[in-house]
Amino acid sequence: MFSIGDLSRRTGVKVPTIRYYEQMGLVAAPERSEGNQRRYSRQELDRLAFIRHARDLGFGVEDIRALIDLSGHPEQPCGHADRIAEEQLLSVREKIARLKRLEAELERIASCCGGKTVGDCYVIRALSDHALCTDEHG
Amino acid sequence: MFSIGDLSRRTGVKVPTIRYYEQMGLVAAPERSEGNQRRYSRQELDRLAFIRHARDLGFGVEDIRALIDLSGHPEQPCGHADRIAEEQLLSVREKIARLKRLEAELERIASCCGGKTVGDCYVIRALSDHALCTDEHG
DNA sequence: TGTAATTCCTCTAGTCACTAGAGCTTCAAG
DNA sequence: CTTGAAGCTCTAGTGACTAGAGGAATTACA
Repeated sequence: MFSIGDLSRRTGVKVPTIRYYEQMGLVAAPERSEGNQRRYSRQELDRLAFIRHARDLGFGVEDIRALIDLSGHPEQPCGHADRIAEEQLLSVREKIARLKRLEAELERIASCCGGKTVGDCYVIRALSDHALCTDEHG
Repeated sequence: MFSIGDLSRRTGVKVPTIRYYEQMGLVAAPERSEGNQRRYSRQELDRLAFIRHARDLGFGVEDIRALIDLSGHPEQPCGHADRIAEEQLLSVREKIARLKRLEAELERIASCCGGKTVGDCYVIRALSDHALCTDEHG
């Protein structure tokens, strides 16, 4: 049996976050000690590690809920799980593409500030005048 | 004079967001019509466009506040504006690096699901077992 | 000038995924 | 048997908005 602190150390999920997951229904409410403290089994540790891992990979809570449901029905076809992972991959790729556009724009803005005062600072001018942008961001 | 809707159409900032910015003190409270509706001048349109542009580039509200303060003092040295932009650039680069690690991991997870059912689905297995990861993410 | 459609107003509350803090109780070690 | 860490519940705050209720003002057209 693990205390909530044990669970936290083993999974890297913070204590208040574990309680929050319980409230959200992502993890089941565990047994309690006589003094009303949470006591977890190995199974619950595994589930929390699963959640942690999926969160690290950027899955949202609803995705995770779906994946957990699926993993509880091992006889079902796994197309749904695949689709969730694929969507997450697409979303990550979109974010990367968008951030790269921003990176290019910021490089341009930040690198060529030749002014000594704010009055002729390129950073401020570039932000004031969208027409200076080479690329459509956002 | 522009109504809040005009301003919204011209800058691409949504109406409730403009009111929110006013509440946050990012834009000044404008004049009002006899019937208590907001009436904006050209200057306020420019400032909102500036904010929109900076938000698109991922600057946080506090950064924008600082940049606006700076742009109101054109005689000051612009090192501070430069620094804000540089920091934003670094933060964007970090996000890109992190997302690329996730992308690699997700590609591996999503691409090689050979199972027909959840029971042997690689997506679920990979999430259950961090040891399957090639890379430390998160 | 009338009226109908659109836009505007304020206010509260919700989003996401936590995080922080107050004030109290229980547990484990020495 | 005491002390200090860890646990408990509850409320509220974060960032940057977004949604909705319920009502008032403005604008377009007949």
